[in-house]
Amino acid sequence: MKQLGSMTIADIAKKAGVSTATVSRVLSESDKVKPSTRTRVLDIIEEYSYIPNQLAQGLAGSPTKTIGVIIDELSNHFFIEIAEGVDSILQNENYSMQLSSSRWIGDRELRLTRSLLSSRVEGVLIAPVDPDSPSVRLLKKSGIPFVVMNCSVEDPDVAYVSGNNRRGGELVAEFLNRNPREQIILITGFPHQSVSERLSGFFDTLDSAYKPIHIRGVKTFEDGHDLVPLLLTRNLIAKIKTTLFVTNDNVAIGITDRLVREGVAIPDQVTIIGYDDIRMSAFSRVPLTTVSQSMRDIGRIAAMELLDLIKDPKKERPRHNIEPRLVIRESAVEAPSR
Amino acid sequence: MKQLGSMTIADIAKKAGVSTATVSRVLSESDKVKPSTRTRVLDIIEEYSYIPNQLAQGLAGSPTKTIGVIIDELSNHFFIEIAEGVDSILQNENYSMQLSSSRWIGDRELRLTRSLLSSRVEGVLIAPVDPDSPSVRLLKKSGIPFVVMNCSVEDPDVAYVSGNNRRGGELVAEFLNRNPREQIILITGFPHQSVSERLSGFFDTLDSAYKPIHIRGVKTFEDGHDLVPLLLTRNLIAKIKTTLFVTNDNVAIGITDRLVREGVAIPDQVTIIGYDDIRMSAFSRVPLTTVSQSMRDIGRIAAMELLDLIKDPKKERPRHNIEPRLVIRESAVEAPSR
DNA sequence: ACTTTCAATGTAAGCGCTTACATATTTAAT
DNA sequence: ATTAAATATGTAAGCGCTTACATTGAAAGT
Repeated sequence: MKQLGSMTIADIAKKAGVSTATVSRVLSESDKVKPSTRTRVLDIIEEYSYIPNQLAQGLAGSPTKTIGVIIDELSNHFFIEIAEGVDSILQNENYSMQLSSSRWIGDRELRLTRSLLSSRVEGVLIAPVDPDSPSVRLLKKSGIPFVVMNCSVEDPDVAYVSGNNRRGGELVAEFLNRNPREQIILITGFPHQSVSERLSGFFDTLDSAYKPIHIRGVKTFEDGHDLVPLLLTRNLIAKIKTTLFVTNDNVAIGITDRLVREGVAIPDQVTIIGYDDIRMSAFSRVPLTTVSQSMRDIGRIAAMELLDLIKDPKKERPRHNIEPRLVIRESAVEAPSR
Repeated sequence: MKQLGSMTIADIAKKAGVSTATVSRVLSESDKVKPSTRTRVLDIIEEYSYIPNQLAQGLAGSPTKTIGVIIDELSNHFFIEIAEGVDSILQNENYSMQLSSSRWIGDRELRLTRSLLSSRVEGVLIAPVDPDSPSVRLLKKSGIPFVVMNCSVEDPDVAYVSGNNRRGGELVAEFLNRNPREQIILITGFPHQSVSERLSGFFDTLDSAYKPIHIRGVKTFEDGHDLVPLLLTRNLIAKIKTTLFVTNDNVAIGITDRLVREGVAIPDQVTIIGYDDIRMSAFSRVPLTTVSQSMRDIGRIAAMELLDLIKDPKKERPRHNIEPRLVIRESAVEAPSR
């Protein structure tokens, strides 16, 4: 007996006493074949556990029923929640998803994009390192349906689904204007578009009396953790009622945790406002006040739009800005703390 | 100009004034072609941003450089951490990973497995719903290199990388023997092999005086949350110094969070011991005492072994049991609580 | 100068499928 | 019964690559 996986449609055809075309037809389920022969073929397929070769199918022209998804990090709940949203939609439509992570590296992103293109996915969902990255240009050039996630793109020809980051920044500023503190420290990580937008909304709204300190390059949970001793030794937060606006919940959680360990009182001494509202944020050491944008929704909407685009490529490119809201939890509360 | 993506090796060959074979040779980089023609071809490829069709390449026999990964849940940090480990290894070897989630559904798992097989991945990594699931049997039958994750399989012909779950259960029991409590409640979710093993190690070691209550089917974070009021109203934990052994950190975190909200004192009134040590566990409302097994390591080792298996399919099937250790944090501390 | 080698390239046969078109078989219409 | 129409199936031409084998041309050996 032939090794499973090396069996071809021709083998099945022979055993069933029909042509390959007929087998192909029962496989595709669409074309009509006499019920009796269909079951005969099906039986043979079952008997030998034959599995058609997707590569050959794809090459020969049948749709791959696969879409590619590129996110920036696997280890970041932010992106995982997006992927979950995508997955939940694709599953219903019987599409499968090819998920990979760029690790915030443009080159890697481009490689992944190429690879997706060359494996003939029907569409791609990408959370690009930069809205103007080569990957996005390549995708556009390629003519394949695609939707950008977590970025807004100028070009009206590209579809995107993003949180309204400007608005998110404004929300935080409004909160701070309402609940004044003596000092504000901004903590950001990757210099991503979404972050700049958050900041610009923030600064445009914030009382001009504030002169926030800005610390950059704090990217991971651990970075946040490690930052705290620095803040403490430099006396940045010890003496003054400070608010930390951290543009990434992962980092915010890391910082919060360490602050608690170091005995800093939250929210009395220091208040913390994060961004994203990842699932974990509600359950961290001190439940996090943060700007909430449903990542699952971003993923879901992006997937739905992509599927539409695949069905009708001439369709207008949808552009979504999901409205964020500020979720007040314990790390920064509404009553002015003095 | 032809649409990007529809350009073929023949087009390139024509423009470069060579045969398709030569183009193919410069693409594969292995075979020798005169430097001058190589650069000429490369230039044309560059100029037209030609991307070879992976389907065709695969069909024609070149390795796909792709491995399939099936996990049970996307929304569970446990599995994501495994995937991260896998990804970190594959990246170096220039393999790409096709990640998908079975959602604990055997049928879906089987479908995914079939799909991987039919797309000619070079190997697969699977965290099966059940060590004896049809998927595993199919994989074995197919002859494709694969390694099972998070399960130990009897069959010496299948490779696996799993935590030593028995030992993990023992660790918890030993802790409880050392730090006696008045009552133990066991909380489990999916009836997965790993859980049974944890329990059997646990029961075999636990002082026989204990008569634990066992609550099943608590699967998610939210389930954990919702369970608390029940425990409270039934007076299961209000009056007695209780320990909750929760075989899944997600659930443990959900429970902990809710207990804190309900004003239950942890670890004085109730202590909680989880399992897995997902990243979040150290930073939850009450940092979780839990059995730690490095999921990243499981992923890494599994990926390395798979790569080896791909290189040498006759190789003996490795079988790893990662040793767990108990990490004491605040939700259950070593000093007997009375 | 002539054969032998070897490097560089071309030719063409697949890889396993789908599908337009041709052919055979059945059913309906007259 | 005879022909037209409809249905079921077969034939074979690709899909875009890789690669064994054939061919060419030049360097090397005598």
